[in-house]
Amino acid sequence: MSETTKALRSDAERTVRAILEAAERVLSRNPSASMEQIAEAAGVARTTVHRRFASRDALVAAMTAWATRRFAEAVDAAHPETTPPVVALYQVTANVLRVKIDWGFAMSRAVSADPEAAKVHADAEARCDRLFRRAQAAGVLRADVDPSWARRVYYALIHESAQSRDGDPDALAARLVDTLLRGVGPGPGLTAAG
Amino acid sequence: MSETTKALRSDAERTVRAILEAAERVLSRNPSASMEQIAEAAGVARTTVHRRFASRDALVAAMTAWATRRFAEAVDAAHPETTPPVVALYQVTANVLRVKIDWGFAMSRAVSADPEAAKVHADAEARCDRLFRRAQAAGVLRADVDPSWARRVYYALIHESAQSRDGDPDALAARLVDTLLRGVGPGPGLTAAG
DNA sequence: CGAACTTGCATCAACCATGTTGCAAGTCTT
DNA sequence: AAGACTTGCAACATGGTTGATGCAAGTTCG
Repeated sequence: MSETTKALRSDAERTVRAILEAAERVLSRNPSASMEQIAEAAGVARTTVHRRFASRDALVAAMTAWATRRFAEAVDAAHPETTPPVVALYQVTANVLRVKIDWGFAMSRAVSADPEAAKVHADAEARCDRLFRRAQAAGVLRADVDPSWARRVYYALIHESAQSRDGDPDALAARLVDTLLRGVGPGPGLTAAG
Repeated sequence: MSETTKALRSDAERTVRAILEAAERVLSRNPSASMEQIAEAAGVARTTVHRRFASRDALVAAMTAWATRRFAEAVDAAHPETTPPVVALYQVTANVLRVKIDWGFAMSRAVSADPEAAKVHADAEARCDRLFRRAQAAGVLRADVDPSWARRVYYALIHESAQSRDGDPDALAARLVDTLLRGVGPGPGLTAAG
């Protein structure tokens, strides 16, 4: 391919990114928004969107593919298998929050849509369970809690934290992990008064 | 109105209920499902749905109205202002879960749709905050947690519990409150190993 | 400048969901 | 059995969304 094509492609890629980001912005607020609304938010004509993405499904597929890649990177970067459980928990949380804040819609669709993305998420789920088992062995996680319930609570808190947006990802992660492990009741050292 | 009309109306109301329940079932799985799919799930023709509900919006409005009424009853029945905080928390949780398990979609739409329903939910939110303040005063809730964060966590756990459906509402409520107050980390009496 | 390419605009076809109506058949009550 | 009413079915109109296309204008690079 020529040098010209290369230069033009970088322009095209910029347009593609703009569309993907606009789609995330619009669809996270209204999942049934029209292509027209997405195009408007991206600052391009609707036909341009259709030229870049063959169909509506192709667009959301591209979104989930992009988000899934960033998600996988976020998990990997935290090295959840080799770091001490609590550290890993913080790192994974902060990293994933960074992605989820910007790509919440795409990530929510990733499980039920693309089988490729579903695989990544299933893998992440398995790694999460492994991490929780290590945490349990280290005494960070109570032994009598159902690990799958702990994971669901963890996911729910991530979702909630990503929605709230009050504070940077690191602060959100700190509050999240604190809440996950200690809850909102009186901490160790106090006797609960019922 | 005649006796005949009365008798027939009870038939009609049964149909209405069937449609409302089918709509909840279908829309909770796919919020953008067509009237056709809803009608099919209700076991009636699409025209019948349109005869009972002037428009799609009217249908979901009726759903939210119905769910909101049951939600208000659920909160009231727990007497959250007069019972000790922990007891009230259990009662409210169990009662609300009973409603939310069956009317999750309608309740999720209640906030942004009907202003009437929004008022009920805003009221419930205020009562929730009051309850948490009482809990804080009683030492059941840690003093250094942001009450609005505690409420958001509580809502998220309710959502998650309603989704999971493993166990009866009372058991779900017990697990939920336990997790909310203690988290999943080692309880009081143990020193956390980092 | 000229080539390659992209974009916006206008336009078109097709589809699907929504909402309406008329009519025949059915049910329930009296 | 008769009346009142509801339901299903078929048909229709409508609007909005999707997706495709041709063309003029613009940009970037050589």
